[in-house]
Amino acid sequence: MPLPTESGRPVLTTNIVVFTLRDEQLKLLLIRRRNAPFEGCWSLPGGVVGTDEDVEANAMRKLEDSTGLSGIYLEQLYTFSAPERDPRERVISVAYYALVASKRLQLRTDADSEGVGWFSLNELPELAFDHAQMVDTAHQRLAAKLDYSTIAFQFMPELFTLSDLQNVFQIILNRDLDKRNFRKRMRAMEQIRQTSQVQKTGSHRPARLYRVNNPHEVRIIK
Amino acid sequence: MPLPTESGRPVLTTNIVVFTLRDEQLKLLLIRRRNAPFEGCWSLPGGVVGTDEDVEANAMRKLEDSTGLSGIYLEQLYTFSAPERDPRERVISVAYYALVASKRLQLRTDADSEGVGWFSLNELPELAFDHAQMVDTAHQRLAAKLDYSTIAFQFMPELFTLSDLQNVFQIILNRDLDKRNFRKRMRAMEQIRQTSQVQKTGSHRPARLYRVNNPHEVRIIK
DNA sequence: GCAAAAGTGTTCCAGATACACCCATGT
DNA sequence: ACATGGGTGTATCTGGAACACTTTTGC
Repeated sequence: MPLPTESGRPVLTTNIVVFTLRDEQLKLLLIRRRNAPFEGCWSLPGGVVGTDEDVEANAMRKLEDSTGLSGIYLEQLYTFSAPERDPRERVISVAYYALVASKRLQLRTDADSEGVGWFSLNELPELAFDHAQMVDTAHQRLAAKLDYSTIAFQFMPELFTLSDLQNVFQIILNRDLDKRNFRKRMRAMEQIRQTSQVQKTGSHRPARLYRVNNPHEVRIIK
Repeated sequence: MPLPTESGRPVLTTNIVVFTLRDEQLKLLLIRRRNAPFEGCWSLPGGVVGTDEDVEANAMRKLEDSTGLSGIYLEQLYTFSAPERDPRERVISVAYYALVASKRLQLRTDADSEGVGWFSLNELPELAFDHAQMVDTAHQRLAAKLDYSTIAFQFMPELFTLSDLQNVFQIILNRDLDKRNFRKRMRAMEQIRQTSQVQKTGSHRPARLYRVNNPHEVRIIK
């Protein structure tokens, strides 16, 4: 396997589908393109991978750049390589997806700069390249992983109520869940624990606050 | 996103984990390397992706080259990009895995050429680069997919007995299954149908032969 | 006292598991 | 007749789904 001359190499990029939950909706981060092709069009964050750069490290760096946060859950999604996906020349993109706890972002996102925005999955603008396909694949993967992994907890802040948690599941799965069955299932999972604190909001009974046992771990379950 | 000069591009390759079942074992195809690095070492088939070549098409081509067959099930596995995975320079590999029906190969494999071989998963030689990791990832994916897809049927020839099919499951999952429960489950899946033919082998009752309903389709189930 | 969300158990059903004997054939 | 793998049904267990009322608070 002789390596090719440098002129025979395709361009390698990353793209990241950054999910968060805000305003009771699953949202993702888009960036408005400043250059051709697709100038002015919304697109996923990402960038070109340098010769000596690790692909995942590149994705993580771009993710940190666009959110201003570190320690975010990041997972490789799929590598997109359709020959005409970039009109200029052959560009291959390794797509990742990332999950950010809503509360962490709220610190920053008031300062949303021009050309960066959070969009609800239901109201996406036209996307550049094959990014719509990436979003689709990422959403499917996310929904599938709710069932057999502890990935949902990546969306949760330090302290949260069981109703908050149920909301997260309902939004991602896009259907209502039974409260009692949901709580039973969460208890059985043993991924969260009660705290002694409660949250008082509005004119009703205060809600017990919970905490994730291993906030940075995503385990395959069952 | 300006594209980089050509001198700033990493090399892109594919590798394929080709599984088949032979001699009651899950086996995979390895190729002995003729050049440095890892000269003489066994490795996964694959090759460099050209600038204008689709990555999946490249993998399919390499797969057809090494097996002499076409129409094989091929699925993207993962993209490996650790910075030191190739000692020469930065090489990124998009790994695929493929499943071949045992009977199809038996036509060809008597002519196994020097430097190409089928190895049982339990008795793998030392592998070049990070190929051992690729094999591991592929095996995990395969075992997981048995549960929630119809991927297992990719291993089956045109006609097969239920015992054959049960064997396939047992080998991949590496544990025994109950005969009656297995048959009940297969019937419920509705992926295979009885034929009117039977197979007479040895001094016992002949076995009914079955056929896969949609041989080229892999569906997600349940 | 009323509105609003929090919290709590039991019944039912379906799918998975455990398990043992008769059948058709070749020698 | 016996050895060999082919073929079949039932009882039980378990995890998921459906379902309604009481509790605590603010106003």
